[in-house]
Amino acid sequence: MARYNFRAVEKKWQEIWENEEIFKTRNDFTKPKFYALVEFPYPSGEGLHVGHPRPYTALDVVARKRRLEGYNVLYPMGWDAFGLPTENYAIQTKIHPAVITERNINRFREQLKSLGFSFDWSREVNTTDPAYFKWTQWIFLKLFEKGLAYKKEMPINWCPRCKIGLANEEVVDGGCERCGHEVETKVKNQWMLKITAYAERLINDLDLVDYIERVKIQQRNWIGRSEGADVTFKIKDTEESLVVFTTRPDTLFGATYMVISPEHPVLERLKERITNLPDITAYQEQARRKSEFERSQLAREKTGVQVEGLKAINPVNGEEISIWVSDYVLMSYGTGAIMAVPGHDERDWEFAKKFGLPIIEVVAGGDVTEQAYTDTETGTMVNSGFLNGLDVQTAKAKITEWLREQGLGEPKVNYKLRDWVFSRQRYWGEPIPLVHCEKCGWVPVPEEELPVRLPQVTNYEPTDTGESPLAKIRHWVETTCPKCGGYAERETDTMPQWAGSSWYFMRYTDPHNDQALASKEALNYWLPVDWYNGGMEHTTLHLLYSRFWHKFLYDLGIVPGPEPYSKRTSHGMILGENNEKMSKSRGNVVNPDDVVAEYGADTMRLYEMFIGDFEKSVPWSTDGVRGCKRFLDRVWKLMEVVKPGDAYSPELEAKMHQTIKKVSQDYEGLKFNTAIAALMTLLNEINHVGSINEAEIKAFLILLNPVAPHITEEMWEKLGFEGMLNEQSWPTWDEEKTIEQTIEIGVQINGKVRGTITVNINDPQEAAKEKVMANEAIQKALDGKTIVKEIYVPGRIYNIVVK
RNA sequence: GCCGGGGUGGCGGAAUGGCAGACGCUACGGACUUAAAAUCCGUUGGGCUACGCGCCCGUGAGGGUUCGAGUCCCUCCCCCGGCACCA
Repeated sequence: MARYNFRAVEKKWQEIWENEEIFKTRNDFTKPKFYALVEFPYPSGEGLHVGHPRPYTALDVVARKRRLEGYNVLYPMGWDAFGLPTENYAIQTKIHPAVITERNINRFREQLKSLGFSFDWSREVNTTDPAYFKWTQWIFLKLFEKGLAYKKEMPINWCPRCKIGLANEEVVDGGCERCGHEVETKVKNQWMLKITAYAERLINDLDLVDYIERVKIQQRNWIGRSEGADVTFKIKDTEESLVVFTTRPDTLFGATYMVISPEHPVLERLKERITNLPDITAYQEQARRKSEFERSQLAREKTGVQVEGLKAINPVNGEEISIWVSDYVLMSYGTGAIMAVPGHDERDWEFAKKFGLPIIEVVAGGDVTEQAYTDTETGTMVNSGFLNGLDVQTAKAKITEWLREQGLGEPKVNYKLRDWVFSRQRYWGEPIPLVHCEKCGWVPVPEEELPVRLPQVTNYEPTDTGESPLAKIRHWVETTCPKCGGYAERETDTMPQWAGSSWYFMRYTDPHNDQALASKEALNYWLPVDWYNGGMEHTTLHLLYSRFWHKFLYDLGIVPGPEPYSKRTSHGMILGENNEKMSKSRGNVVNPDDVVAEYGADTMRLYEMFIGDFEKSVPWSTDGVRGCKRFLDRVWKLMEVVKPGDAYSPELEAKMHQTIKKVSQDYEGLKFNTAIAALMTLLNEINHVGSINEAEIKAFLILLNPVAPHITEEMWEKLGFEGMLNEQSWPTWDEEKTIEQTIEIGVQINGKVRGTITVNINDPQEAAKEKVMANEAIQKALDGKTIVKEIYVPGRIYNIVVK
């Protein structure tokens, strides 16, 4: 038997799969469908990383299994190709980003193909392709039409040295990722998407989907729903009032002052009445200069200034209370103003202590002179007029009702989720398809003129003002208004990388359609995605954004259901051999090309699936790779001991059924490591028996095929079996036959194993007991003891309690 | 601080409340070889031992429930991830 030549075999089958279009997905809408999706990569200049194939292999296993089970499977791949590294490289080298992108994509595609994934390459999508981003722009225009895209002054991260606006992910520890200079905030007029309008549905509809729990929890926390009430406080001697959001309206009698954010507009409106305006202005200035980083570092120590000349009225008791400005109150959450209840809120307590403000106890149970009492379960209301004696929950309901009757407040739900900052002042992104006309305002580019392409330029350097590099390309900027025909200017901001990835899974269903983002029939058939696997790092941004876009398109009647992904799972990272994150600077990067060249794609795939718990991080081990290679070599050698036979042999029958069950279930449950371990155990068993018959090896090869597709196809052919392996059916198991008739169980005395007996699975207790008592070791252990109790769990244990 | 997920051999990791350490790696011993690599066979949690009998200890720590706990309950420690003045 010739040694297994993985190089020749892998190349051979990859060519067959490609030439015969084995994994090409047909829009045959009569078959049951299965849509498997993995996050498409950003094609960086670094090439594929050994972490990429982990999720790709996992869903390739599932996709291949589903095909063998008779499903019409869609398992596509594409490129999330807009992005900063490419743009930065273009600035350095003066090479057009599109050229760099194409080069990188070619390299990625080649690397992925060498791993033998069953992607349908005819459906490849590329977010930077105008034929693709035409539809990204189209979706944006729909959002704009429905009032979900709006322009607003927003602070951005600004690096004064690079003169560039930075995305949040480019800010590392408060500094610029590229030069390390401290990042400032700069207010810019930005396009925003009103994702908050979908907050409630984004939370509630998590109940409709099968996501791993940690993903659901993280999304819920990120959206941050909280119930409470808006309460209106009049400002004395003015027509103005302050509305606050509170989750503790029950503590209203304990509100002894108010705090507003430094950016609160009332300060501007009432500046005539403020007697210490210079102090306020100075504080505002100081708060504005603080970077996000500083603000979080200084989070402990409270600062603030009293607004003199203004007093608020507590609506429940008419008390006059002071108003303060402090940056611990954020303009971006709630109303930018709070009622301070120092007795029952830690932040307010700290602030009150520092500035000597009154603290009133309104919920009994703690000692508010020592610390804020925040328990809402056990306290009783005191010093609270008509609320006295009630528990917190009842008081909340009662005061909320009272406020509503008095017209002083109403129940309110608030979210931590903010609207999505959608503008980037960059070149390498989808142009926002709007023009600004003096007369008509913001006007959408007509649909038939889409896509708005990026102009050809030679210089991608950003401007001094933080505007997009596009702003300098006057011939591109200057245009005519589609509405009035007058002079207008194009929007020069581009979209963030999250735009193209928010709907790519829809495009895969019908990727070459030039009439719509995809045909109605294709969307109705393929959506929702049946199984989407991706990184935890995308839980709060990509996953939420794409759910938002999908819901929006659902409302427009474009996609068939409310949720894009039926099931979401997540993989762990692959670390370097030294247990640290793989990176060039740490010098611990493993290149998949080297692994494929030395051990082959099947070994690479097998190892990545066997390496450990799929959901956890795990260090790479070159020795582990070799172990997987050895396993495949031993599988290859099975061909030397194949005997005829069209049914499982008595020696292996139970083991076969057990393994089919185990592997079938474990592939579905992300337990690839234990599925492979079961196949290894079976192989050991076969070698112990010394032979394998045709029925057995057929099943074995099909079970292994999703993980190691090349070697198993080759063996199938060499053994002269009919057709190709990928045309076969997934083996089934018979529950009855998984049960071993005779089994060895442990015998315990007082919970300690003292011996073993071999019993028939159907043996009654008396028969088992006979065998127990015949056992020498047990006899010895029982010598001189009195049996108190006996527990027999058939197939498990025989336990004797003695005194 | 809050919310998740975890602590099991030298390593990656297995274990519906029922013989802890499956499977793989490493290491060691043996076979084959002039030799090495590869391959094959064996051993591999710690300790004791009248070393092929058999005993004790052992799943982060301490308690508890149970005939029986890695698994369930309580208290605590440590590690990883996310959020972080969210009213």
